[in-house]
Amino acid sequence: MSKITITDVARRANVSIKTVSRVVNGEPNVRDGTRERVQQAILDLDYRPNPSARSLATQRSYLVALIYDDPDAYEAPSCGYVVNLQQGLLAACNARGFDLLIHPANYRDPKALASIGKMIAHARPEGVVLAAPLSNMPDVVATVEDSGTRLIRLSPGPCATGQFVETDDAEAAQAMTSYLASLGHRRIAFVRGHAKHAAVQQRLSGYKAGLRAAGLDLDPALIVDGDNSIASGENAAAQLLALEQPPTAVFAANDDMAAGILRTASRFGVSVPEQLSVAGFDDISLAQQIYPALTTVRQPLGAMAERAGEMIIDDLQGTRGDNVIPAEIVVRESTAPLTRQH
Amino acid sequence: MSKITITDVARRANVSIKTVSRVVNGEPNVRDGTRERVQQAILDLDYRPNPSARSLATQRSYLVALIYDDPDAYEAPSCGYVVNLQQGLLAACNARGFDLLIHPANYRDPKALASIGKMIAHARPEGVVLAAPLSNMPDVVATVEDSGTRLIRLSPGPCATGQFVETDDAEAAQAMTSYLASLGHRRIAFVRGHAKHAAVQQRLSGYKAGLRAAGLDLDPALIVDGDNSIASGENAAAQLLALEQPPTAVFAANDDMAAGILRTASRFGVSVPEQLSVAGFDDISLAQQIYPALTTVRQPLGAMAERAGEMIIDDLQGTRGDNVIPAEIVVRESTAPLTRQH
DNA sequence: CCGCCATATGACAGCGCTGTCGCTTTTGTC
DNA sequence: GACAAAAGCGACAGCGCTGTCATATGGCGG
Repeated sequence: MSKITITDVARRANVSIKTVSRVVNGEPNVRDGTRERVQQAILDLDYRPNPSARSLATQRSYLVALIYDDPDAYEAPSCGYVVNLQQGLLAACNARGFDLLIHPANYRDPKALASIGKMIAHARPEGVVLAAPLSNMPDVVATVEDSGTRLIRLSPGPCATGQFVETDDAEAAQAMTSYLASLGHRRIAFVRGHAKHAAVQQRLSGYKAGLRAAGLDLDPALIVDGDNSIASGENAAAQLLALEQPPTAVFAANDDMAAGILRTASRFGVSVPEQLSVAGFDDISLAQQIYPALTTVRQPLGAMAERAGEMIIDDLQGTRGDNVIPAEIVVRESTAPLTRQH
Repeated sequence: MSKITITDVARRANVSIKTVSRVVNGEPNVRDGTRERVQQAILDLDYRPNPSARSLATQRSYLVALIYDDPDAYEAPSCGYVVNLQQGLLAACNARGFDLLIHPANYRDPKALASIGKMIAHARPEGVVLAAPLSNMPDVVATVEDSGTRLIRLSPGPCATGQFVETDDAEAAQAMTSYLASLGHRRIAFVRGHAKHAAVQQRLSGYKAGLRAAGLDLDPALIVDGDNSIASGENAAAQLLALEQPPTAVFAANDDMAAGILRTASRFGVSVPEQLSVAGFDDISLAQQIYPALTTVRQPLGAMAERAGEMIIDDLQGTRGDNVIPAEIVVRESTAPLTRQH
């Protein structure tokens, strides 16, 4: 533990502690010579300001909290989601001398709200970044807002108020659907995600828009339900492949379900992408690890989180436009041009 | 931001601030009546001690830092590793009023050491938990130790000094071997990992011990080399399956090699687990995503991290035995009882 | 050469908490 | 009932920093 205080630096540079404080904080009204002398003393002594003392004096915490759905509650693959968010936010924080507090919350746990409130009251972050799907749960949002802490929501879904950062899911889903159509596919199925997840609706409507844009008819039999899990993807695929007229391409509302589709296809002896193209959404790390590697939509989670961090720390208001980070289609091995008609 | 201070509580309870401090910190020498009065006031006012002020006064930070290899630098599967560690450590921290600082460091980046030093000097955590593989890199260890911060290493490898938490690879490998034997397998092959990887030797000797315990002879032809990569697993399997007397079970020293074995088996038309049982080690996320899902050994990362947190916060020294967390065998689809003799 | 203002610097009082120490009760002992 | 020991409680001085305000210094116009 560094025991060097501002007083030591002041003594060595032969100035008052206030002048050292000015130099450290880049305040004006310090003569160049003095400033250099102080900086040299800081270097010589390897002085680091005590963050607690600074926080106490300024009434600030220099902390940002990231609240996300506990990955334990999920099937494992979602850990990539968490890590991406953390990295983006960490980048914004570290560049500005802030620290990051991570707070996983299991929204199925009734104590989650209390634990969020407790964390905020205890650590007093200057802002909270709330990741989806927590970001569209009114009680969670209310808990943070009631604490008086600044809140930035990530992908809060439609009709969001307050500050948020999002990506346009509908647009991305439409782009993916168009991409599949451009490969020649006419029977493109869609596997919906968990109804609770707000983006699900967007993705579905993007799918529909994509179909429309490609001049394709919507076949209700080609839209099946899933719950975002791998298992539900497996089931959905089984259902689709059993159709008299099975699809030649399946677009799943998330990568986990797409992975499940791949599994079922393999079990059914349907080769991907030759006989069936499969596309996912999210670009979780699993997407490039499975075989064939998944064509998917990459949500710019890191960039979104970083942007949220900047908003909090730099006190940006941001217009709506600034806060929509575009998603990107990542073409890998699981999609291919349609070769023959089933 | 809660603006209620200890003074407000003291005034309301009609005691001095020192007495409130005593109650808050559970110190003795407070009469029951007084204590209750203060507690009531705390409840009424929803008072939360200011952590900065407390830190400043006590010269403590109530922070623990977790340093791990940046998942960006890795092949992606390690994000599960990160999340497990975080969760375990978070559990230990939250239970004790500590906060967790996360610090990914890319050990291939020359600035990584500096960034670790800077983080410690800036945030002054009371202890650092260093995850593998950073935990067995001398310069990283030295950087943390030089800072004077308490260090707990996770799986530091053999001949480690200082405080650490580990799991017994040999024991786990023995358990897995015994498990395979218990399924009726007599010819159990072992694919060694990269010689650089310290745990490899442990796993091999555990395999041998498992054989011995099951009363099986060690056939040198059944021990083949690998280098931890999927490709090396493929080669090893090709070699083993070409034997006049091929094994009925293969135990690979890591999951990637086991995945390679699965691939070769599939190419050779050998069905798993019917004709060949395959077991891995590590339980990387890939293990449950491939088909058939891999029977493997799970390192108790969360429990290890939690234990490390306890050691730091509770200032436990811990005897060696306490700090060895047993690994767990995860039985999935890639292993099955021996059905017939080859 | 004086006054005036902008610039540069320092003294000092907190920020909200804990540690030390001293004072006042209570409790225990014979 | 006297007296020591222990328990209960409060006053006050920091912890290391920043904000405020006072003071010192230098430059410039008249």
